[in-house]
Amino acid sequence: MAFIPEIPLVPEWGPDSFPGAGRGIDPALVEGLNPQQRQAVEYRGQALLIVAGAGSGKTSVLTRRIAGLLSTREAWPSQILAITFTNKAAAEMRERVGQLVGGEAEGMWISTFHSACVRILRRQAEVVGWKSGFTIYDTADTRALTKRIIKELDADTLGFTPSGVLSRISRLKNELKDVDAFAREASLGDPKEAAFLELYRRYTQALRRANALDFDDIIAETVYLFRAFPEVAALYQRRFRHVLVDEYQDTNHAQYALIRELVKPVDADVAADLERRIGARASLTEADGRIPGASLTVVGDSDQSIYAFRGADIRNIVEFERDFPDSEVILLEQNYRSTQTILDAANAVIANNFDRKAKNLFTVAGAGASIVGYTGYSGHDEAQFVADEIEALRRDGIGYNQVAVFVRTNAQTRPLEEVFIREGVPYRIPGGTRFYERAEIKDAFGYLAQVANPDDDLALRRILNTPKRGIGPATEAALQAHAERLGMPLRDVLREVDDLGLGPKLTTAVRDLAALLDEGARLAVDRPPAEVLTFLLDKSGLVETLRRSGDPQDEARAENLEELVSQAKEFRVQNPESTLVDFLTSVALFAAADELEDADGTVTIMTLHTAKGLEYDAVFLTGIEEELLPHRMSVNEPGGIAEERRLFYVGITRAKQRLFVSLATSRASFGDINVAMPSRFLGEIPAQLIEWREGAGGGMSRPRAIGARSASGAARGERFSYSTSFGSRAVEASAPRPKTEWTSAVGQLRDNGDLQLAVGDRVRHADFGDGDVVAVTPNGPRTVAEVQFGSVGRKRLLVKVAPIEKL
DNA sequence: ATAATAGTTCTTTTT
DNA sequence: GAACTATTAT
Repeated sequence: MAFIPEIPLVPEWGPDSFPGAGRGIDPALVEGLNPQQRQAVEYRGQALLIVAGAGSGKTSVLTRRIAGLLSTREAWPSQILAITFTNKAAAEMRERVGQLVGGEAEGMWISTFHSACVRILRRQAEVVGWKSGFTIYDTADTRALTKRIIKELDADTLGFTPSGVLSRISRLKNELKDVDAFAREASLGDPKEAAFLELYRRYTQALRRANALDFDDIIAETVYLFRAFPEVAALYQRRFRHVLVDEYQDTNHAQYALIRELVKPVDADVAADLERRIGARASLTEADGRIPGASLTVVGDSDQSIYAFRGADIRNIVEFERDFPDSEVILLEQNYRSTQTILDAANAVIANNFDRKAKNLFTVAGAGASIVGYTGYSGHDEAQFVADEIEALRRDGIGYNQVAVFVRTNAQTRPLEEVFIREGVPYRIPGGTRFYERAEIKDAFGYLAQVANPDDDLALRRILNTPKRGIGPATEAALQAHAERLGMPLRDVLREVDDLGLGPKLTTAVRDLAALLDEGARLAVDRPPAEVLTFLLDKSGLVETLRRSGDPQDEARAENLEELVSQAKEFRVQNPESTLVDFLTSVALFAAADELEDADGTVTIMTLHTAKGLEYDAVFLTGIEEELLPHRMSVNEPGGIAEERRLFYVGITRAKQRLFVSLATSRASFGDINVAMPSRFLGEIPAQLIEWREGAGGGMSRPRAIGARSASGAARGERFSYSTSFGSRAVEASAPRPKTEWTSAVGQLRDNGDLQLAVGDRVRHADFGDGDVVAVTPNGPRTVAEVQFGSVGRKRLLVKVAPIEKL
């Protein structure tokens, strides 16, 4: 079987002179480390598990471990494969290793699972029947594809939805079960199972035909490649002598299998053949002719496993010692990040997860400030609290870039953004409305993908009529039918449009498109990606159409496209020599966390998931409510609550100095407003660690039952009793003062701007009618007015948001 | 073929 | 409230 060797396995100064551990580790590399960290850097053996609690300096340990291997000449850079969770983490690690060993870091593979596998697959594509320029389909792409297949099979009548089918396919792929494996074990007597099998089969075929892989394929296909072609696997097994994996608790089965393949010894016959074929100048074989398995180092913390939903299997780390019998386990518990108060909270919360190995974070830093709690009336009110506290922190010398606001769901960012804009707090949301997910950007990528991969029918379908060329569904179907008749990709059909007997206008439109794509493909051979993009954008008329529409939104879209061009240029500057396919790959594998840049003076708002691995002086954990954290979707899943608790734990442990927890008593979702209850997790933080601030209505903001013995009690604190009246919802204040009313009817929260009220003013309320202002408590944007209404008595109203007008 | 409108359903987290 | 679908008018 033909295969293409990886870049030279033996560097010029390579392992021919392989001296093993010639000199000991430079003492400077372990300076300042505690005994466990030091041991983790120095240990040598087949397998090492570093159980690294939050903030225990694992990145430092990992980089020093690599630096140690290099500086002692135990390994050449090219023999090291380090897997990180994000591209950004990879870049950082490369940089830090480079600093430690001084520039010798070239040739190391430090990347994410996906990047490493794509690199291998592009090089070995032919072996497994792909073409090197394959497209990587993102979630939106696979969704569109699945939708079409469901429609074709009328499978929606059986209750199949795109997301349901996709998540099941994803789970199967993560378990390395391809269509045939599934067919073998499925109970096909069940018509639903049979239908799903057909969906899975068609989905797989469609990807094959389009020369495309989805995210899960990237890992799974690499495993299949290694298993089916031992001589190809041996290439990498021989090359990578030290494999290091970060965030091991979040690996799924496919990734686990991949690691197992990589650290396998190479059989004697394969080894001999390989070394002959690559012309190795030094043999790595042992006396028995085998090449021994690479050494494996994994770092992780089962308490921070938060990706079960995408197949992460906590057992990978829990059962590491069983999987690798000769392994060493080192526990890092000393925390160098947070105050004792924060750690006490974290320890107390995570202790509620049973069946975990006991681990207790400690620090020699002092207790630090109390955790601050706040209960707002609404997401807006909560956001206002956050904004106010951020300003206060700034006065205390904690800059914007050292502050992070965490949310459970992306929808929660909305009120935060609105308030931050109003209050002038600079913020950024990495991966928010993803730049690359905007329609016009996806259109542009449709052109690029088609040029890079002519088999990609999905991409072609996307751009067929964008901008409008008069190619509607009917024409598309005709082209499609023709393609199927001849068994050729859609792209080839475009060139034969003359045979289809379409109208002259249509024929010209299709022929022009075909010519445009062909010309783009010619350019892509030797021109930089940005140039190809510019050409396609200009000649397709994509930008032109947006510019001419007159709609300011379209103007913004045109600017986005220009932004894309500069990004393509920038990419080429960062990666000289890079091709169009490289650019497309980097975009496809670009993660939210990769766009974090903490130097530029903005507060960062992000989900708890993207927060993993990061740290900030001050952290706001928002929306700590039932239904949100734990999320309602997780409550009925096995292990769901435990995972949500870990998410909370991850959030808490990001904070170095100051931690804020906040919630609201009502939250907008679905387009209307629902009552929210404090999260059960709040009650798991020892009460004396939290100092609850006054809420907007002047009442105590502390959920009363928090700190009580039972978590469910916390969720039922009597302060949170509600009465719902027509069109508005009311909170019973605990004090015997009048009830506080807020919010308007269903729909958006109103904003009265700078409305000023004084005692004696008369106001009209949307629900309560006219009333007299009898008291005003100035409190900036949370000024409260007490109003005497004729019909309903005295009410306390938040001036800014109440549905009132001054008469 | 397209544009506009009204009605529907659905939302966790992400490589 | 957004995103998608179906329906209708141009």
